[in-house]
Amino acid sequence: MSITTVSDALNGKGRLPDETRSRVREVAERLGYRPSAAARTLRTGRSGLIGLTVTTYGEEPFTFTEFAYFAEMARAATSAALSRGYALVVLPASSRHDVWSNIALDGTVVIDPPDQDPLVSELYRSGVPVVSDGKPGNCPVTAWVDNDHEAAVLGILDHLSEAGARRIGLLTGTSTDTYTRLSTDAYLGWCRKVGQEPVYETYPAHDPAAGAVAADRLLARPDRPDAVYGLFDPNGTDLLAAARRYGLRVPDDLLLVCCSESDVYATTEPPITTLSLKPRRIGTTVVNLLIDAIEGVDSGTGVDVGRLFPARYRTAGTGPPPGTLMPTELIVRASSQRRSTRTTVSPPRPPGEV
Amino acid sequence: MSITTVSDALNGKGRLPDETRSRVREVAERLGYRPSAAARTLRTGRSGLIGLTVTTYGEEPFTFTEFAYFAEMARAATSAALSRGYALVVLPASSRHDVWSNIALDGTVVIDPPDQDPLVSELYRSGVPVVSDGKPGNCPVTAWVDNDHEAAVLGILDHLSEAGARRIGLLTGTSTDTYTRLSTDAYLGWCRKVGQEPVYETYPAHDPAAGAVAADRLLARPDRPDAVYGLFDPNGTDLLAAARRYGLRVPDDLLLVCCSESDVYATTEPPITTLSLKPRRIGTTVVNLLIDAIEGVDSGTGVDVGRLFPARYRTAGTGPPPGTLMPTELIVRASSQRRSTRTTVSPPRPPGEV
DNA sequence: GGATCCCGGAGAAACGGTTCTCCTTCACCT
DNA sequence: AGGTGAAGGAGAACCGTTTCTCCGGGATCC
Repeated sequence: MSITTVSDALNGKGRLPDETRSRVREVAERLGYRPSAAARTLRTGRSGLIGLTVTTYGEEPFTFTEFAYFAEMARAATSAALSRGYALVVLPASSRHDVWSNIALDGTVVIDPPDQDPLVSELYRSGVPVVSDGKPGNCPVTAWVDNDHEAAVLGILDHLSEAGARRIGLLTGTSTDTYTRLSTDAYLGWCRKVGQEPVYETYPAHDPAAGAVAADRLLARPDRPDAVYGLFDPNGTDLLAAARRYGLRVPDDLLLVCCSESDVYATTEPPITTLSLKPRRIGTTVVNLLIDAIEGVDSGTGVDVGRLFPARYRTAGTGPPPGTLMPTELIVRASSQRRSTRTTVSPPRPPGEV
Repeated sequence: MSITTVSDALNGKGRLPDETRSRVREVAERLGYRPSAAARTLRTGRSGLIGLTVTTYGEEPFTFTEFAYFAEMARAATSAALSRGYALVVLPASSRHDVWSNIALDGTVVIDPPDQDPLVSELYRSGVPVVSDGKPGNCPVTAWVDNDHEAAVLGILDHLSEAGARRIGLLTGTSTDTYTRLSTDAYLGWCRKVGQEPVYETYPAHDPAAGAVAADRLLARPDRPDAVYGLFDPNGTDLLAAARRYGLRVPDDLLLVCCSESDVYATTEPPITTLSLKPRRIGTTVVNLLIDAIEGVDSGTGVDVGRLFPARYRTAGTGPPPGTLMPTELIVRASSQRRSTRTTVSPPRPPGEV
């Protein structure tokens, strides 16, 4: 009984009669033998490990699971990786470099990389596939996936307009991540288009207390909006609390929408309309794209992903890395509908009015 | 220039003049050399990886980050591991076995292991240190950490009694995890002691919709409680919604407390008193205990942990594994205080009354 | 001046798998 | 009967570190 035979038997390789194979397996089982993952990795060059890098949000050292979006996304990513035989290592970008370099990673998912992230660049240079959640600024990545934030914001603004909003405000962040930037830009562009003066307040999104203050500021303005979209998860409760303080009824005096993955907004008083970024879908897609790249599957054609999630925009070939935009979902609840509105049928949109 | 010299120079070992050391480092840097993690792991037997196993909750395949507790705990654990040079691999207990055995783990954190978990047993047998969050039933573990759930529940019941509750109800789960079991038992024991008939409803905790239904059931009972403690995070909103449906004012007609790590309860109407299990503290402690075990540090004396978090109960030596109980924190808000109560001073407790 | 010691560094053996190559045996065919 | 081919299995190189041992040479010491 040679080492080769055992290895082949356990891995289903080589040309062995089934009898030998099963005998080896039986003995291995009885002995409680477990092959050394390190040795296997050393020889094969595959560790079965995928990094999940969450970049630091603002000043905070480590905001993984700070927002429900990340938590959900990470969960889906873990599941997706697992179902393809990979495990996920959570590695904040702020980690000490020695931790990073001490782990054999087959590839990395990076959430919302800042422009010119040195970490991503180094990984990419050293040949490790990198797929980013969030359209990367200047980093070279193997592929990326993002929501269609512009379409989402425009959809919400239209939705609020249809519900009768005359002046829509925005509660947004001070950070420069892709999400905040794209969303805010879409808002500003919309304002320019329809001729509304922008009404928005910004705050550091990583600071939960600041959100409440900013919500208050927004409703305290002389040009108080009659509808508000909050970009971050806690904004719904923040705005609701602020509205209560100012005696504003929702939705009668103030229409409310916020971006959130939490279902608490289904049971608030009133229930609040939310935009879901579908983090599960994003997480699953990102990981599958990454593993395709690791295993050399050509997903550049977008066949696998494209069938399930039609992309509005996908680049291919050399040059810019292939990106996939995925749709969001607006969950309409009472906070963005005037009482008169029937819930089943949306009123015809006045053509001339915005 | 030999291989040995390079290895020693890079790792700060051996006896080399600083000049050689820095020269090697400089060249390595210029070449973009990164040592192979796999080879190092193979040679040293240390991977720098620790597993974070979350057992499946009820029927759900994978409930990591389902509850804020887990999310927070995982976050703290990741941070703690990182700051000691380890990375965390998220590995649901339901993972395919081949994924498990394909990863070199130095140790594992397991959240709330069920009795006789085969996975934990195998790990423990094969010499991998295992530290559990949640007192383990019958699994052999290196150490464990848990909240003092009994004290927490008793504290809440006392708190509600002091606020004037005459009949306290419980919203609890159907699963058999330690948390649910200990908490429910504490409630039942308390009822027996004070002579109150238990008033509780159970539901599968992993099903968010079921919580609302159970909350409704509890308040629809003929022996409707005038105070309720909900064991799970969403119970606060569930109970609040149910109370609204029945026209019950909180806290006037119904006192409310729930166990939650979410700060949304600070801004609900009214704000709801919550019990925090301090998941960050738990996560940090668990990981540090595990790494101590991995590195052979004797934490059995509890010096490191004990200084920061005095344990009420800790076993040592052989026999049962050393466990640490950690205190919880009750965040008192309007929902558990009668309007008459002044918020700054708690009223003297009537001696005869419970 | 020779034995001793320390300094700086080189050699080589693991670590535990995977995999390419090769060898032996036996059946089969002509 | 000899050549051929396939089946089954054995050998050995290799993956890239760490670490133990050893070695040459210059300084030190008596």
